[in-house]
Amino acid sequence: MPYRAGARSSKLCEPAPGYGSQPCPRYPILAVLLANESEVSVKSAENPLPRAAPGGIAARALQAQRAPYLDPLNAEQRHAVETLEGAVLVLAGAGTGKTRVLTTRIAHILATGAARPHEILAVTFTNKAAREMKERIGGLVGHAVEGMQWLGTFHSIGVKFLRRHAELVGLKSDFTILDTDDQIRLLKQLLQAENIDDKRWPARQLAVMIDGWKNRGLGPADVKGGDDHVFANGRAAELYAAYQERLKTLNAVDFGDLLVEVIRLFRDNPDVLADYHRRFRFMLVDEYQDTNVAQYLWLRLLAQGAKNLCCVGDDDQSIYGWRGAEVDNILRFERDFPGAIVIRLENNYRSTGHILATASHLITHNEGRLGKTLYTEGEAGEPVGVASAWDSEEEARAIGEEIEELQRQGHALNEMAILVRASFQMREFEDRFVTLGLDYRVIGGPRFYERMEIRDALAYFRATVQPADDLAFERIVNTPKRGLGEVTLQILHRTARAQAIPLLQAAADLIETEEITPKARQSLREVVMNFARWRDQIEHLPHTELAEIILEESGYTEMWQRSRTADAPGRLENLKELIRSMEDYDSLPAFLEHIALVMDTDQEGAVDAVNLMTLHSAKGLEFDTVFLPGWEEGLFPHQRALDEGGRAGLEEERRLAYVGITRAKQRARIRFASNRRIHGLWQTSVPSRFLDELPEDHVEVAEASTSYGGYGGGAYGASRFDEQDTFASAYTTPGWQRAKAYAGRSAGGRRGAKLIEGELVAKSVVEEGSRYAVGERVFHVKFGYGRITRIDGNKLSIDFEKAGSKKVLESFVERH
DNA sequence: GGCATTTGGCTTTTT
DNA sequence: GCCAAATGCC
Repeated sequence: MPYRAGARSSKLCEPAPGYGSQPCPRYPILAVLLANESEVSVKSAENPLPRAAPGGIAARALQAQRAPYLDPLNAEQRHAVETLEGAVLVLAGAGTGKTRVLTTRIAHILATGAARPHEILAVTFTNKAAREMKERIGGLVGHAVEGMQWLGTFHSIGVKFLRRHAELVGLKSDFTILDTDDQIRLLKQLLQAENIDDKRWPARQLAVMIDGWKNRGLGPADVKGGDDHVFANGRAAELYAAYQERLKTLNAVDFGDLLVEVIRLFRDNPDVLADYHRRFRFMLVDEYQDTNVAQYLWLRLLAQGAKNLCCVGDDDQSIYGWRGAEVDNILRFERDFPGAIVIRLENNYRSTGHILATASHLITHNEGRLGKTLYTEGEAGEPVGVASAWDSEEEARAIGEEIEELQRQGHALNEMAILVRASFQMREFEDRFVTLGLDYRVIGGPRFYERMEIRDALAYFRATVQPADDLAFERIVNTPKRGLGEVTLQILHRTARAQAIPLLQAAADLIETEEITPKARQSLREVVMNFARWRDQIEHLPHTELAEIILEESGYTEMWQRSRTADAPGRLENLKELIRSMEDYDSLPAFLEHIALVMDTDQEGAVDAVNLMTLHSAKGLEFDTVFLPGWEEGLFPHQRALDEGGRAGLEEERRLAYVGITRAKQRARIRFASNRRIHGLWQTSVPSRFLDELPEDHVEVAEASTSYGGYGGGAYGASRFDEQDTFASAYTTPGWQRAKAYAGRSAGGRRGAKLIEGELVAKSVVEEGSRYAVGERVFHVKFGYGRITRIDGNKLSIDFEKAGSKKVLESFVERH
């Protein structure tokens, strides 16, 4: 293993100044230590560096004691790594070397011989995190990481448990894993069967409820009489039970089951649990603040064994409450695991002083946190910039210019990121970057495996491999169109249900009868025969080849080839890419298993490009320069978070702001616009309350942003600069004043506002009818005078005398 | 059954 | 204002 070019010191790995994700050079000594005697020779051939000769137990102990991998750690990190016994909670603030601690701890466990690779359970939330952890451990311990078969996400490890003991929870070990899409289609069928209007009670909503229950570890029986009354007149629990039953018949599980069924497995089978207690000597959990109740229960059951549990997390970075994460889990850790040791990592290696101070000060406005005081030994750097723009378009334009300026100064685009609250904000930036010819990449957008054509193709593969996979079969039975419509499908379903057989089997039976029209029968016969033929070939053909044959013979490829829609070529390209990606797997079933759990594709680019993503997907990443646009009330904090989450919702939004700022290493620039078009309506926006929570000493408010000489500015060019100055200078007075003014106006106007514990939480109220009439002349504070041309509830279409026609909310205009 | 039109909804996202 | 899904018509 050669040293990396550009390693900056003679030490193997510098004390982490800020490069949390930088791969650390391997420790050859450790690699040898961990190799079995028989493998040492292989290892040494690969390894040109001088190292100590492999030896017996004494030599091993000696080398472990030297433990060079501990050198880069600071005192707290080292404490966290070396405290192997008992429960340990590592409260790792942003940029304090959380991942380093986790990976080094695992290396330490292995190096000291406290456990072998397969005796360590290491859990992450995302596949990406698992992959990265594996890579970094590999950097420390070499190929020994391959033995860590229990390193993965909660879900992938859950699948492993369930496949091993499927029969104990009423499944067969080849069960299929349904994704959200399958889940909703299944629920829809259920609602139809129960004669419940799925217009009024959407399947999607029920899916969310069921997920919510599973996240809290609740089965159908636990829900009864509880909070299910809101759906379908209290039939939610009953539907939940029916759904679970359907899943069992289909030999399928959804994502929630991967947690809940594991809990049930362990609870009902103490002997199985005891077996795992013996196995797992050490357990480690990443991002503990993101665990939900089910995951907590899952962990607690397992942790009753060796009791060596190490959880790493940061309560200030809990931003997934809306999908069931319980910050409480981390807040309660010491109570849940008596004798637990809490170690705080507060030395930040990522951000400059101003950035860190800004983020820290902001987050102190939250109550109910464990509290950490982050500090840095680095420079103060640039203050955090705050500036405004007239509207979102100009915001994008200004940021575009700043990016180009930084680029001229020699900064890499890869080191810049724009973090938005909601994905619709991305569009304006994309438009702008396309115009400028600036390379950008969107992180976390629509995922490859969620595309229609990919899901269709996968359905074909699933139905081939797993003839009982009704959901897959149903998806593609009439795709491409082959004249098998509603009627035929109904008959199919009836037959299948009556005899309790899979749809494909029912289809095979039906084509022998007179029940369906000859035309449909012919089509169906072809489908049935196709699947039978493909299944026969599984054993005889390489799976990639078979996949191609399936897509070809089913007419699926042809369907897109004939299509003259603009996206057809792209879809065909995606299908090719799908086949290509299958080459990495041994068989069709192995590939499908992977797909079910790993819905992400890595597109980390080699090209230099600006990164565009939501604040949520930015967690765990870092950039030299971070732009944070859209800091406006209603958008950030988001109105819905306030309406639905109240104070807790506001605090989560604030944590999101904290996450955003702490992504920046050198420069953080916060922006807000005075006007924004939301749902196609122009709305005047009030600067975010978070701006007022920033520490003055560390923030620099731009007086007025660059002027863009009236170009492309729309119909009201002259006034826009006046307006902008108003807003830019307005910020220098406390924005709280304006927020209050806004509250007053809202309350006095047509919207209700309420105060929650002294914090303004504006609540939008749906109004019926309008105080205005078509043809009335009104005044708008930004657009001037105009005449109403149309009224849609509280939305007015107005033909402005100067600004042209716009749609605005009626609360923003006055009668004139 | 297939296409054209209308309707509704609209924060964040993993597995 | 924009997109997907659902309805409605041929």
